[in-house]
Amino acid sequence: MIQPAELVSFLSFLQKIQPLTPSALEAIYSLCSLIAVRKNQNLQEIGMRCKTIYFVKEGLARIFYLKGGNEVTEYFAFENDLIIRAESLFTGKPSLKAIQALEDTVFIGIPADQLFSLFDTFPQIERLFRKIIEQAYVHTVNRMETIQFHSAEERYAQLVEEKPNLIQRIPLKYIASYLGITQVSLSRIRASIR
Amino acid sequence: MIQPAELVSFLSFLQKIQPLTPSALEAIYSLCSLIAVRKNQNLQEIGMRCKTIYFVKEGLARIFYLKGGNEVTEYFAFENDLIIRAESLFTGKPSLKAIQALEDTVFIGIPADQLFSLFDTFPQIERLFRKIIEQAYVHTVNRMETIQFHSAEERYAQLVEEKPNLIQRIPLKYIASYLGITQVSLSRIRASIR
DNA sequence: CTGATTATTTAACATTTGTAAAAGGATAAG
DNA sequence: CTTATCCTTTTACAAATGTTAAATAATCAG
Repeated sequence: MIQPAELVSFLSFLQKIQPLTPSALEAIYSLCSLIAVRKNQNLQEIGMRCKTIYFVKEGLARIFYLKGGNEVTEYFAFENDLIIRAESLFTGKPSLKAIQALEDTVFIGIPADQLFSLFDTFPQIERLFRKIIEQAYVHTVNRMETIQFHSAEERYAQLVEEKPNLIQRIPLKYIASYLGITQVSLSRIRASIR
Repeated sequence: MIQPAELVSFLSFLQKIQPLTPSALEAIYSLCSLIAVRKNQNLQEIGMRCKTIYFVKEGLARIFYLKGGNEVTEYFAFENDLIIRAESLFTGKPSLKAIQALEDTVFIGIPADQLFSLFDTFPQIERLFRKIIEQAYVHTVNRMETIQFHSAEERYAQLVEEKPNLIQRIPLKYIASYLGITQVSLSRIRASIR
């Protein structure tokens, strides 16, 4: 049985987005499970249908996929970040993307179908979820702008500024593909900054 | 007074995403207005807060913004496409983006605050809107992947395949910035394809 | 139709980024 | 400690894209 204390950070994360009544909170609480994944292990493999919404309770993870034999990092999730493979969850297709723990990581998982079936009983939960997607959408639009119209050097500088600890915690090669460049190119950029 | 026939395409567009009861449809219907904009005129200027959700009934439009004095096209909307400046609508900040008609265009507009206030009475409308955002989100994630990991030539080829008539209807310079490259570069790509 | 304006292409050159291979550092297992 | 492995940097060269300017081509207003 999960101790309520284990979920405090997650539930308060949700409450900040959309206040929830005790019964709605309880309904979400009852769907949560904890999953511990060791460093460099995959929580979800490529090719599985994504049916779970994850939240990083402790640790660090990434979503990545394969492109011409190379791993491409799409997203990093730190403590208190959601991690959702939207392109599978919302389309029902198998995901081409994997979720990997980059440190020993504890995830909170919620089965998506069970969560979605709460929507009819608790419109406030559907509202919560709508707001989460809105935020993710705005974030993605802004990220696209950054990728499309800034140089790799600017993108790196911006990333370092936004998430300084990312550089310490994540191998360079993962950061490079997240920025849309090669590892060699990123190394060159770092050399030119010094 | 708007004739119901004028809104058939829009309402059936919505119904395909989420079936709606007659009273919910009527509620949406009563919020709609028609806006005709001449070619090359702006429906919304840069700097305004975005408080309206638009749908292209006839014609063609784009969202663009300024980057170092140059116009950058973010999105093209054809007949029966929604056009929403999400980054302003969902954050309340003034939009840095303009909406411009690229042909004589008729928009259907819905005031966002009035639409959102229907959510409490009609959870199905909130659901409709959630699904719309989900679709937009998935679309944007896929587009980002395309931009980040395909060459400009591949991106152009893909665009031509997906929307062949886009090439005929839209000036090259707008397409170039949509693809994230310069006009000169796109012209070169076209020459190399022939 | 004509001139003016705008859109597109071409050319020459600079810069950025990619590719492949090797060298240097860091880390983990025995 | 030593070796093996993995990560990062460096080097040399190739390819892609940007920049600037000029040359065509297309479009629009009178």
